[in-house]
Amino acid sequence: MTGSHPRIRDVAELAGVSTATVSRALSKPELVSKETLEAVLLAVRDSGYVVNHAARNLRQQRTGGIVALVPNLANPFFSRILAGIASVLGPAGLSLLVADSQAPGGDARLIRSLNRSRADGLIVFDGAVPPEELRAAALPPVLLACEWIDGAGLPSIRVDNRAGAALAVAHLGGLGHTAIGHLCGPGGNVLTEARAEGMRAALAERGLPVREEWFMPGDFSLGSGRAAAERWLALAERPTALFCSNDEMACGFIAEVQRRGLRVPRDVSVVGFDDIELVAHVTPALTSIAQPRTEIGEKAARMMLALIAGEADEADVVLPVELVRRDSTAAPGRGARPLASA
Amino acid sequence: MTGSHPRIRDVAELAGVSTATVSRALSKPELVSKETLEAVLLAVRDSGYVVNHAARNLRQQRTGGIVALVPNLANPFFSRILAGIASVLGPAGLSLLVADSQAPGGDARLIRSLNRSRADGLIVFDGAVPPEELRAAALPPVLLACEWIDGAGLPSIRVDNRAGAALAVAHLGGLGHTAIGHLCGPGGNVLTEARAEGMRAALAERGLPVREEWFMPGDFSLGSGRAAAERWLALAERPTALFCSNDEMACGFIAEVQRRGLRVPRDVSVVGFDDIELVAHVTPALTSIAQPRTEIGEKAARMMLALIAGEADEADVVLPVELVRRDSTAAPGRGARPLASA
DNA sequence: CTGTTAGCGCGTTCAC
DNA sequence: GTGAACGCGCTAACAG
Repeated sequence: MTGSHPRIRDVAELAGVSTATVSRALSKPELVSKETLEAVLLAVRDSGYVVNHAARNLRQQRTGGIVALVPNLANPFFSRILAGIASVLGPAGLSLLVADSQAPGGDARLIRSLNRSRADGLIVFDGAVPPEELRAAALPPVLLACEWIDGAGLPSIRVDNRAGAALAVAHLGGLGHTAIGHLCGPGGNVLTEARAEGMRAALAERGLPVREEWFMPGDFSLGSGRAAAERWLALAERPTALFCSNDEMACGFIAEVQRRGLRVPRDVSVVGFDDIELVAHVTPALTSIAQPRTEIGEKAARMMLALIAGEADEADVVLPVELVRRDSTAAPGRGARPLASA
Repeated sequence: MTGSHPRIRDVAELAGVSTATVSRALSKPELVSKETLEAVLLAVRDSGYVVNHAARNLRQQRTGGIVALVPNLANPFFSRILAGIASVLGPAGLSLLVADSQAPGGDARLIRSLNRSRADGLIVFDGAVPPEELRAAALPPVLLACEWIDGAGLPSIRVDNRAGAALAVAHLGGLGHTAIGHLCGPGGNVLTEARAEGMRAALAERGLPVREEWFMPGDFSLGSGRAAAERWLALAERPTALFCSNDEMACGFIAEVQRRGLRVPRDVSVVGFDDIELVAHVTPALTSIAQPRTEIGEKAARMMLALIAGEADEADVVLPVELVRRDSTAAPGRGARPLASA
């Protein structure tokens, strides 16, 4: 119980050196002699000194923090990516600040307050943030993650969404499906468009029909998946397979289909997107397009470190996706595949 | 392109006042005259001035940030709580920093660096953090969330875990189950213990058997749920109902049971804990003990604001839980209940 | 109501 | 290799 915290001056007095030497000993140990270094470290230990980040940041014109702007913190898709980011940032001496761009109270003004004194970098996951906001002079380096803006010249990291759609179509086509529908994400979203476009292209390439009534609207929510199931049930001609733009909609769709007494994959095969953890452990286990989420986070953090250091080498990183085959897909009209590995 | 960002002095010159007046106009507008306020705001707009938080924080001896220490950022249980916290903190002018206490690289030293110059407050979700670490003098106000430490004198917010277990037992008992097992959380965890103890007490109170082989080990992961299913299948006498200490284990358990050709709830009824979003949309929809996660987050944030302000009125807040009945529970040996609302 | 003054605690010049 | 002095940008205190 010393009362107030020791400052650098206290350490200096205790070690019998000047504050400048203490500062150097702590940040650039190679610049001080071995003896003084030891004396300083001892004094630090004895006094329980810890640096004051506010003062250091003010002096160094940095903040020590990277802000991740996510559209919805409650979405489990992001949590693993954030964990990946934090795992790289921590050792680099930076902390991760998370901001929910669509939280009640956190309005669109949020981004305007994110000047260089607030964050050393900004990783934007929200495709709804207007590009012009992202070019304000006062902003720190900006990295787009899991989204991109054509022609904006902003660095980005993402997966190959079109390839993911193509994988889904190839898988379903390979099982014998010719009537394949798509459950879309929210409108005006680049992810939604890339996946839908990739789907259209892949269908056309295989000579499969592209019917607009088989492209159903959704918004990435569980509820919109259930709604799509009703829509699908009401269709005069139903596709025998459905590629969903994310896993949550796929789960909602399957749940509602099953509640109505039909079965998956016997009555309809379903492919999701993202491969969030839980979908491997629902019934039927969901076939899904896997995004390497931890890797996305780690790579995004490394790109941000490079941006801050001024080494803007890789402007656009596109990571591969892969199809994880599970039990929600089968040949049309066929029941579950024989019991396989989990 | 002004080159460098305007400082408060630039605004002052532009408005023809002193820097102190600019500062007051921005933080305590009621203290300046209407005319000067307008002049300052105009100058702010014209110059594109934004405050430098590092300088403000240094002067005010605060950081503007609250750190949430979560054991695993990738766990979807926390994301909704974090969203609740952020929604209260934002309007209060504070930002939320998220730290993953078990991230690779983020070792236990993490908490030692969390002095007052790093964070204005600390919300700890990780029951594995040793209490003595939490009493270091340099630490900002600490709030325990979704955990507690008996006798440590630290404020906390949590749900009534024992009551949750009692609700589960009452529900299953009411359906006619007399052989009820429990899938435990990780050892040495207060949540695990409270739920298991609540379970034991509730069983005893109803005169139901408490058999140790029906209390199976787990660790809150999906995989441990699957493992428990194998253990359950191998039992000579199997409980006809299982209360799981969280939803993920319940999902893993159900998936594995179904993969082995048995059915839920016909062959075994399952109750989860947490009521994470997805469990309402799996098959069968999971009966679960719901925690008010958004409310936990919001209340935690408000408690933290009070702690920072020195108004330590409510030391321990216990929020109620409720049982959400869905399709994973039924009378022993009975199939699904008739189709009900989603 | 407004201006002047004096730091917040640190990192970095420049001398020595 | 080390110390003295300065200032990062802002706001709390005190005058006026």
